[in-house]
Amino acid sequence: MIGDAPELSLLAPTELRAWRGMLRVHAALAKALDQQLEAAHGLQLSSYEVLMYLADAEDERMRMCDLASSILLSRSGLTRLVDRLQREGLLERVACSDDARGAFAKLTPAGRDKLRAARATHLAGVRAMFLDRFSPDELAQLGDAWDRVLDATGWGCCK
Amino acid sequence: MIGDAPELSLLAPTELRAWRGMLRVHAALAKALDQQLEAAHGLQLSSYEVLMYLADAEDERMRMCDLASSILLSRSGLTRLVDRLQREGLLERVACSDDARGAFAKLTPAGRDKLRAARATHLAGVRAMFLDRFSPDELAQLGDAWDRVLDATGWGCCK
DNA sequence: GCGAGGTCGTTGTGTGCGCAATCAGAACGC
DNA sequence: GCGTTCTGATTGCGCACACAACGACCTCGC
Repeated sequence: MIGDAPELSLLAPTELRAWRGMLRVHAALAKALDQQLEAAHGLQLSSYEVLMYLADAEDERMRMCDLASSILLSRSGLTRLVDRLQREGLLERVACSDDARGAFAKLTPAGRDKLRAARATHLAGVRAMFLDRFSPDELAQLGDAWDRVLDATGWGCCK
Repeated sequence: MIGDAPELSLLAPTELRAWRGMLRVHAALAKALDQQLEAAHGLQLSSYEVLMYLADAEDERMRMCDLASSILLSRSGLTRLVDRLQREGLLERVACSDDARGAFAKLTPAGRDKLRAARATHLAGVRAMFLDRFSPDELAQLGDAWDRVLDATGWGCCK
């Protein structure tokens, strides 16, 4: 009875299952992956995302505003998140020579090590709980569908 | 460059697209639907969820703890959310005769009217931005896949 | 009865977020 | 050069949440 979903009168059962399923799946995965990462490496999912983008960026550094839009966080939110990670020594702020307003967040060696360990844990979780539940065909189909949805919400490329 | 995703080294492109696609789709839909509801009816998505579950429940009322687990919110979070909705006159607290500890949240006529209007808006949005982007076959397939994922996270029925 | 342990809802506290305002610096017109 | 306007990052503030602790109450064993 707990997980039951209303809206029966206006949504076909198949539609309802597909829609509310996604909401529950997202909530469950976010929580499970976050706890897993926290338990194994004392790292929150949002912090992990920052480190991951930095690690894959040119010279292991990114401008604050690019980082904010990459991880879908407001600029002010990123300021505080980077503050925390800087206090933990996982990244540092570096002034931008081209633009004196700007700042880079740059991975430290400690951050790189932390990420290397965390990434294995995280991706194993994503695989076990999500990717492995789909066939290769389904994954490809899903990728296409997400793009169609993002177009519909006007999130194709920006913001 | 904004929406680019790292993890290239460890995840196949198809996997990456399916995984990060879902994260972005969820974020985009949650934001868009919330803004839509807020603009049209001055109602937040979390408030809408409460009203919706109540409307579809027996006698338009639910126990606080059942409601909390239905909308995936902590008990304390629900206490405050119900506080707000009660102040707005959309629901009322009713004592539970069977169990003196318990309380029901019960829809008021105002809440029922508010929901009737909001539900049309919300479902239209879900349809336009999400459901319409999938074929009937895909929707059915998706529903099955979500169940498999929920099993993998241990959220099959409880919590 | 009645005490131990569990459950329901609320409250205190801390955290993380977005929005709006702010400041410094860049970019542009003239 | 010098104002106007725009942009990047930070800060003040309020909000909504989770967690933990609490009081009230139920339940079960004895």
